[in-house]
Amino acid sequence: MKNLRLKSARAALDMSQQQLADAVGVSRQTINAIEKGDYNPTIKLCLAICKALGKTLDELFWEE
Amino acid sequence: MKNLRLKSARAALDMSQQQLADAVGVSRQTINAIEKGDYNPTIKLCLAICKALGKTLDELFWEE
DNA sequence: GCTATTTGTCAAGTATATTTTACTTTTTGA
DNA sequence: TCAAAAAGTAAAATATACTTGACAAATAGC
Repeated sequence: MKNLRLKSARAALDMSQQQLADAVGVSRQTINAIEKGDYNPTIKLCLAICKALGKTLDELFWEE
Repeated sequence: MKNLRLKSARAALDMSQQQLADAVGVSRQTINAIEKGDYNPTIKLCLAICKALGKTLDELFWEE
């Protein structure tokens, strides 16, 4: 269950994992793990990522 | 920063904190703390709450 | 008023999100 | 082709989400 929407949104802005990590104040490994689908981030971090990428929670993190 | 949208959505379905907690598999205190705004839940728990209440992530957890 | 249900809150413990360090592999551009 | 940047991954440590148990205050129904 990789998060390809996150990876795609980041690529669309030409940002590296490191740049996104810096923008939201976490480590690069955390961003990598979220994209990989390893574990579930907190809603606070999800919100920060959404704002950094100009997306909504539903666009990046909703699951059916 | 209380989450009144969550409290309201739960009330609209006439569910107690305990019932919502059982529905999503966490303790009553966890639901109470989220409504109170004490700490940030994981996205996984947010998704479970949304589905139990028939709401989206943006409807219950988006912040400007 | 009385009782039961619900909610608010706290302290101590457990589970897990996140960090740090470090190394390898893949991709990119000159 | 080569070097640099980016991405993937892992182990150990730390921060914090979440549990359990317990009790008081508030709310609702009889």
